[in-house]
Amino acid sequence: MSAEAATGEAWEDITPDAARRLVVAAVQAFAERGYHATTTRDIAGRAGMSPAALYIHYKTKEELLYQISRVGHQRSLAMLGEARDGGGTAADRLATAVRAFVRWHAEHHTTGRVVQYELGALAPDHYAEIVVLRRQSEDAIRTIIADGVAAGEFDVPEVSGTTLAVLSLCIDVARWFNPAGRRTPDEVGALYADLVLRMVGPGQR
Amino acid sequence: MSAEAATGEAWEDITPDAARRLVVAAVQAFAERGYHATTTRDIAGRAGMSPAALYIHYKTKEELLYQISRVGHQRSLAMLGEARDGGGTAADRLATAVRAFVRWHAEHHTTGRVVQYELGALAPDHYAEIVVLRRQSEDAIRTIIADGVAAGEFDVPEVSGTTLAVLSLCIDVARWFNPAGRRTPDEVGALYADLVLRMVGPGQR
DNA sequence: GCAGGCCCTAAGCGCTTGCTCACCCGCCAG
DNA sequence: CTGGCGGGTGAGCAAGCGCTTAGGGCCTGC
Repeated sequence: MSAEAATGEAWEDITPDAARRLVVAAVQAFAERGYHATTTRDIAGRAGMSPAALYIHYKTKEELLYQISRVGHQRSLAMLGEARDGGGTAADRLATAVRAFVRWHAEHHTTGRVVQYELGALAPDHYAEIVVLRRQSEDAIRTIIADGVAAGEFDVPEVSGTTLAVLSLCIDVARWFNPAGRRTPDEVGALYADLVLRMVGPGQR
Repeated sequence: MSAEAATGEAWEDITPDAARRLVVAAVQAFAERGYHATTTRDIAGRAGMSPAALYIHYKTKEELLYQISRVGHQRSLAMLGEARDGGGTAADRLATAVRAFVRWHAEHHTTGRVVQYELGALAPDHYAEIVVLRRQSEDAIRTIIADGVAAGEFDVPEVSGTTLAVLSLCIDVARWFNPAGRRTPDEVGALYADLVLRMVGPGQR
């Protein structure tokens, strides 16, 4: 119930109701079994309708994945861009970015799993579109780190490699996070923000 | 050619020749498209034989995945266990563990991708067996970190959470590493070992 | 009261999938 | 020379796949 509500939360602006139920069902199914192991019958069943009804709202199964992937990536990018353009020191902005990104991957770990690990199933043109968004997300983090280095706040061996590592840490949360586990999304976000600040240099704390 | 050789390197003790070629083909196919999107016809074709020949050497497609997953996890565990039981300070041992683990995930990123991201396709009993190996790998890292904390070498906010983060960093290399990219496996290993040492506390460098 | 559009279903089409089966070839011992 | 045997093939089966099609209720406007 709570997990379902949390999954649904991000999709509330999709109409009509049936189309939204299908997206929520697809997110859950894709996250559980993977895109290729999920059948359209399964998605339709979870959404409480017949297999054929899916095709009234979406042309193909891949279009559902594309919808999920696009919205998820846009939300990620918005979060990271906001942190980049926010106020405070580079350390503040990096911590904000990591905290938000990690918390999102924990709270919406089903969506996160689809967004991060089912890219390869997208059609080539959809994939190309998504890659652009991903590159922009990477640039947001890289900019914050480069700012910190320029301001003398950070001391990193290599900006690009460190950017990759920070993104790795955040993204991988979607793989392992378990809502039944000991840690809340907030706690993981706080812990990971702390660890990242330690990575980028001396005297952050 | 070099990538194929690198992929094959880890499987040289499998006999007969046809069985080994099938494993190598399966690793490449599973890494490229994922387990469920890979057909037995594709695997057999890459190994240079007819679809039916696959079933002379392996009972099912899942058995191939299990073979790959088991060997990969055993190799990972051996690496981490060796680092844990090696000499030197906790910092030395942690750096050795991360360097080796990351380098392996970069060099054998195809195998790594299958090992880390196709777990869910295993049959329940095989999955349970693999989970045990994964828990042991996690324990190896946790032990090194706990040793460092006990010795006063490390200063971490939370041993378990930090262990998770270190593993995340290493595992995620298999997802993004590209042999055509700028970084060699050795370079990534060195960079990541440095970043991890920064994470676990003060004055490592 | 009923025409028209919207949302949905039952049935099923064409195709691909994992896997099997009957048969075959080259090698080596007697 | 021959008989058996381990490793291979071509053809194909049953099941499940993504997706389509013909048709049916229900709400709304006139």
